[in-house]
Amino acid sequence: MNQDKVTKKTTIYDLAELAGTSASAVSAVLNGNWKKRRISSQLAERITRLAEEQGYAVNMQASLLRREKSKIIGMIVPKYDNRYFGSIVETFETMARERGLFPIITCTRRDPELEIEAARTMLSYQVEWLISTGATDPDRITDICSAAGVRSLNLDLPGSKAPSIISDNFKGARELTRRILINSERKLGAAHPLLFIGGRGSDHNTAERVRGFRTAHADVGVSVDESHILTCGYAPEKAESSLQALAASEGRLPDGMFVNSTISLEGVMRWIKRSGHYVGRSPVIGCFDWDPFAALLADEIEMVRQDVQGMLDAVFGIIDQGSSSETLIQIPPVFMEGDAPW
Amino acid sequence: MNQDKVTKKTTIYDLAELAGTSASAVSAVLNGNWKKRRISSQLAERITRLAEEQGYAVNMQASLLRREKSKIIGMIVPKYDNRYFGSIVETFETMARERGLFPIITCTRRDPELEIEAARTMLSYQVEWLISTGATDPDRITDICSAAGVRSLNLDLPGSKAPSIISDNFKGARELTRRILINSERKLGAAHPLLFIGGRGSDHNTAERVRGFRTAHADVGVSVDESHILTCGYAPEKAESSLQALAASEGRLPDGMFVNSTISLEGVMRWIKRSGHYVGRSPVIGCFDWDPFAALLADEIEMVRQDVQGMLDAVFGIIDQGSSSETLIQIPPVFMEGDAPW
DNA sequence: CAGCGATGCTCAATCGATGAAGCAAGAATT
DNA sequence: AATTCTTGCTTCATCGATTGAGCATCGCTG
Repeated sequence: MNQDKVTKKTTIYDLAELAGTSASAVSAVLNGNWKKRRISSQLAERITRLAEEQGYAVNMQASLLRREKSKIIGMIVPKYDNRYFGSIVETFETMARERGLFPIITCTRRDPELEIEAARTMLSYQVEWLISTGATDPDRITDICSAAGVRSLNLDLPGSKAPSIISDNFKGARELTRRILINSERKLGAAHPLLFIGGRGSDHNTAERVRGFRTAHADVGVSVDESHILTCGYAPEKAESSLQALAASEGRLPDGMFVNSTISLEGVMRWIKRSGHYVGRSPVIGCFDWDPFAALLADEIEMVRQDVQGMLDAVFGIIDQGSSSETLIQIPPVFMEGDAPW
Repeated sequence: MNQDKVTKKTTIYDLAELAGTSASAVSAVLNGNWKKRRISSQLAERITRLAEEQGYAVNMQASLLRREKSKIIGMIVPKYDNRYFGSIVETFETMARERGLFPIITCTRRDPELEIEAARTMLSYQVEWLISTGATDPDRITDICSAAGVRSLNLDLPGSKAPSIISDNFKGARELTRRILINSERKLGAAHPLLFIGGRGSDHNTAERVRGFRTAHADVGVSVDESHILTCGYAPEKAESSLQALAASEGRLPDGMFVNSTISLEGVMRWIKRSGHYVGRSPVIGCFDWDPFAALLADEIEMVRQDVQGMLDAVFGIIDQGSSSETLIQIPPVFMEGDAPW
């Protein structure tokens, strides 16, 4: 191993010289199609050994420039601060690697500008596919991609210009609401209308969940209080201040809540603890998303777990076959009983 | 925008032809040193406009092949399933981008083989730096990197062959243990020896935390029970089965615990709930790591938060100045009072 | 008006890997 | 012995962007 002050990287030309052969032969051996190129196994072995001794690693930049396919697959993701996105990223990486693809992930912190910039950068790196996860403006990204001949998919939040894989938010929210109402009835004797908190009113998922929320109320003949639908955004502080404001103006808050994400739940739980509003009568809570600790927080907490594996199976199903006829694939979420199996 | 069936990517040669100029001029304009190369601002503007119209994006593979520096910086990380690593990754990405670097992150799922493979892949992509976060064998990665003339750093877990930035585990654990003992004394009247659970006995951080744990006990004249140091690994199930086994053999477990990570805490909380072991006498808990929901789980739960920003400041401090004289930088962790400020 | 510098561009080599085309030497066939 | 086939390599153009070197053209000076 050459440990000079400035170790220049070993190239196939260096190896060729050491082996007394041509760069072309070295290339053929190292990328595995030396049989096809009729290189003798002796030479192949010699080159392989040399490459190992020298700690050779192909220069992907050079290799990709020459090849037709980059095998790079990009994903943009809003945050890493919850289990849902964490497991999306981890599963995505694993499944990509299983297919011999190289995953590149970028976190855009829910910043629309960063999303676009990240998409452009990914294109520069010649990604073959770009998965926009929870993007604020997925169609804009799709436009940029298709102008460059790159295919794209939307995950978690749908767009209209590329196939979208999302949770079945309506059914999930309807069932979750049904369960909260049952818990509420069991605890308080009667089913009272719930509070909805979290998410952006403008995004598709939140809208669908609100629709499911309304439908479930209608199913049991309970009417929803419009002032109790607080789509205040995703940040914990927003949920917190939103509850604070409502309590200030209305006095007493409902005894049951539909919380639209674990991130919002964080703010909700913090406010409950700090304000002392619910002392002696802890509210019945349901959350559209799952977190292992949140699941342990209260006995009555219901959590829907989005089926990350199912969603990514759908994503790679499309990628594997190169295209999709469907535009919107909705994956049913999973209900957890008590604390979840890992 | 050309929307052909198979949109070939626009290159500088295409732009040159459209602008009636040379590829060289286009390149100079688009990478910003057209002034240096004495291109007229009229031509510059014309080319810029064309590039935008055509949705041109540089081919990074070609660009990087020619340039001397790749500006790519790699990080390998064990998991995305907790706030600590999530915030490391998010902060890393942000700080890298602020410096005009392109971050590539790979999750190795605590698999030593994958770590090595990932490191090699990163080298192929010509990373300039590789940050090994929580790696099982950081020195092996450093060897691979330095053979290729690539600088590396260790984060979270130290190595001996590259600068390492870690939490001050000893001091953190000593202070955490001190606090748990005080809480325990306040609750039970006297300070009893605590249980230590989670982490790998072989890793530096766990060893240092155990040392801090012992020292804090010694500080108040309480002796540690050796059979109560359960370094059973990081997975939640391991903590769970480890407690199960200990309870089976000893009957009654200690009333206070030092839990070595939020991941282990997950198993601990699950076991407590499932087994019913602590019914009516909930244990005093401290956790070396922070999670917003875990912080709300019990009143007596103490959490140390590792100073992610501080650690990454140190990392980029070294990167910015190109090297480091120090081999081990220890960043003091932060103690949270009650539920944390976000 | 020769001479010089400044201005605004183009040419062509280069980065490292790849693979089509080709070449030389031996083996097999007629 | 002449021809064809096979084996085992090498040569060279290529991918797209970058950049040192060079070449006109123009304005200005003495």
